[in-house]
Amino acid sequence: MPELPEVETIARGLEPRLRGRAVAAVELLHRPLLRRGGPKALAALKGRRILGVRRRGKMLFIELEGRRTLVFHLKMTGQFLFSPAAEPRDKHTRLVLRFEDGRDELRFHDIRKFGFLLCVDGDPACACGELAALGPEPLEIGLPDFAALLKQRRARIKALLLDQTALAGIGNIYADEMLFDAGIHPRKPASALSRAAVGRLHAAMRKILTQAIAEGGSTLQDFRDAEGREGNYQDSHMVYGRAGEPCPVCGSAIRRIIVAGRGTHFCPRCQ
DNA sequence: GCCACTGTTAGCAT
DNA sequence: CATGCTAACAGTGG
Repeated sequence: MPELPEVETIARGLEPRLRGRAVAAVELLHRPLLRRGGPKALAALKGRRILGVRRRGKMLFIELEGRRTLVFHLKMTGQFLFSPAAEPRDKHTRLVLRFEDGRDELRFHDIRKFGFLLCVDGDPACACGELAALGPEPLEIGLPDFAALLKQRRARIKALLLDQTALAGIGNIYADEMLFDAGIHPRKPASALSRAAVGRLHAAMRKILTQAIAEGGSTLQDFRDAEGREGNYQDSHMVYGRAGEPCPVCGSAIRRIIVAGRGTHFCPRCQ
C-alpha cells in the first residue's frame, strides 16, 4: 500500500515524535525482517538519540547518532504505530523500538511479512543494492531529464512508472491516476509518447503526488499514518478502483486490464 | 472450503 | 541488457 505519498506522510508524522529521543532497546520479533546488520547492530543502537526521519522512494530512514540508520521498506502492509508499553502487542507486530524516556513505544506492524529492515553503520546506499539503484525522486526530476528517461525506454509507460530504478516511489495507484490525468494509455510505449504527452505526464506526476501528500495519502484498507489516522486522497481517485464506474470527465465506463502484471484502471476514451 | 484478489519487488524466463 | 511473469505471505470477500 504505501507509495511515495503514504511513506512521506508517515515520515512527517514520525519525525516530531522521534527526534531527540534516545533508544533504550530494539526488540526484533520476526527475525527475517532484519536483512542487514544483525541483532548485534540493533543492540548497538542503545543509548543513541534519533536525529531525524526521512523518505527516499518508498523507503523510510530513521537516522541516529553515530552514523547509524534504520532503513524500513513497508512493502504492502507495513505500518508504524505508537503504543503505551503496557498495551498488549498485536500478533502482527514485527519490531518494537523502546525509548529511554519510557513514555511509549514505536511498533512496526506488518501482516504479510514482506517488509524489511536494514540496520546500517555509515552510508545506507553502500549496504543495499536496491537502495543504491533507486532512480530520481519524481518530485525533483526536471522536465528535460524526465523526457530523456522516457525516450530511451521501450517498456510500456506504466511499467516504467512502476520501475523504481527509473523513478523512485511511484506505485500502482498513483501510476494509474497520473496516466489518467495526462490522458495517456497505460500500454503506450514510453519512447512513443509525444513531446506534449511527456509534458502532460511530468505535470500530472507532480500534481497528483503533491496533492496526495497534502491529503495524507490514500487509505484503501490498511494504511494509517503514525498517529493511526487514515489518508483522504482515496476520495480524489479518478480511476483507481473504479472499474465499471463512469469516467468523471467523459462518462465512459472505466476499464480494468492487466499491465506489467498489475491491475490497471483507465478510461478507454480519455486515454 | 475454495478461488480470486490485493498496495511490492526479486528472481527467473524469454 | 531489456522486458514480462510469477512467487513470496497473509488476509479479505465472493
